[in-house]
Amino acid sequence: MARTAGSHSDITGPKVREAALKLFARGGFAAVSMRAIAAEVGVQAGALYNYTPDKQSLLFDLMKSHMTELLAAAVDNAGQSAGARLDAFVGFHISFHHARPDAVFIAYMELRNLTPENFARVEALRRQYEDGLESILRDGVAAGAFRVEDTKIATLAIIAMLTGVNTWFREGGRLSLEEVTAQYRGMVRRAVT
Amino acid sequence: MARTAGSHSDITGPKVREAALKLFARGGFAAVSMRAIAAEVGVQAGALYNYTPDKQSLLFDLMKSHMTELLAAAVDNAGQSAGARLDAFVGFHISFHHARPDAVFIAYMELRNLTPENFARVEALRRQYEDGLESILRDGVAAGAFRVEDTKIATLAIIAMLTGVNTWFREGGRLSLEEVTAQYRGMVRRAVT
DNA sequence: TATATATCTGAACGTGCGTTCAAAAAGTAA
DNA sequence: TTACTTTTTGAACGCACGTTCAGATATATA
Repeated sequence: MARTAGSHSDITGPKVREAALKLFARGGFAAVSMRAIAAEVGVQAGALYNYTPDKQSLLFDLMKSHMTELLAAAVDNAGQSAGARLDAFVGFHISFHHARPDAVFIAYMELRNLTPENFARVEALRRQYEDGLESILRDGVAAGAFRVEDTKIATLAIIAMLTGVNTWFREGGRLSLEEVTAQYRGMVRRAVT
Repeated sequence: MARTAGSHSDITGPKVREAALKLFARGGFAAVSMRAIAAEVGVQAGALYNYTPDKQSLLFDLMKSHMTELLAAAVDNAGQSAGARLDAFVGFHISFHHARPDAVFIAYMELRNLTPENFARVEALRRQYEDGLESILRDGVAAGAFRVEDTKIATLAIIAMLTGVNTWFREGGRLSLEEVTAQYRGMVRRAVT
């Protein structure tokens, strides 16, 4: 009974989300029609409404899933030194974001298309993620390992800097992602030391 | 004869650009209709076509103007020390961007709505701006004042970090823009030293 | 096999889009 | 005041939008 009669919603459902993710990232939420998403899935537009109540919710689901996965994947070992934790954060952030450019793009660009309520929910998740980095910085300051005037500002500065990698880094370019990550680790470490 | 007969296009023209700037920033290019822009100006939609050949060109003009103003305003005194030039760059970037949040927002968010040709033109201007910072970094490295592994990466990292201020800074908050700028100057300096 | 449920189609709904253009209005020059 | 130019209106164009839904189709259970 794990699967009800006549169902292949467990096939089409994910396809709808994948298609929406890809097309929203490429063209922007407002510029992508439900018909375009349906065509990408291989279905008529009406069928999409078996999987989302409306276009808005589709966007919100994508953003919420992205933030939830981000939070679930971000592990922080408070037992280690603040320096090691910061290095780990830099590596994690760059590689996690590099692996899902479409979701990252949408999460940053389509915030204004959320209802105020949904916007607040996504923002709360984002703040939670930022808090993870900030507590590393605070612990480092408390332990005398870091010198940071304002940990909140440093947090935002570091995250902006790291997320920026997604806008220009391309596989097969002059440097590998590992080399790029190493350089960012160096800059971040020095910035807070 | 500085003004041709019957003209008040020198009043309406700027109003069209201002309205488009405001509404594009608020709602996104695709979501803002020509009728909405016209309403903001106080005119019928058809009248807009005295001031732009089409909606696309309106967007491109806004972005090109923004980048042109940015380049014109960014002065770099090569006579000073690299450290002083870098400090000046940080202050300039933050204050210039703070003063025109709508234009900055559009310049970053609506790139994908440009035709390939117009995109290339805007990108060229952006690269020119980045080159300004990179030459400061290179000079600093050559003079032994900075230690940077890859000046291109450092350039992109610094710009991403500074531009990020626009996403969260609000007048009247915990810190003044001057205080924020001072902290960014510190982080940037340390990151490259 | 027959029955029941889940899924999808295809057409339709009202609405708003970017753009065009003839005619009207507003302004300037003589 | 008259002649002329610039600017704006207001209606119209064909098209695409998000969403709904009755009916058709596919799948699973018994």
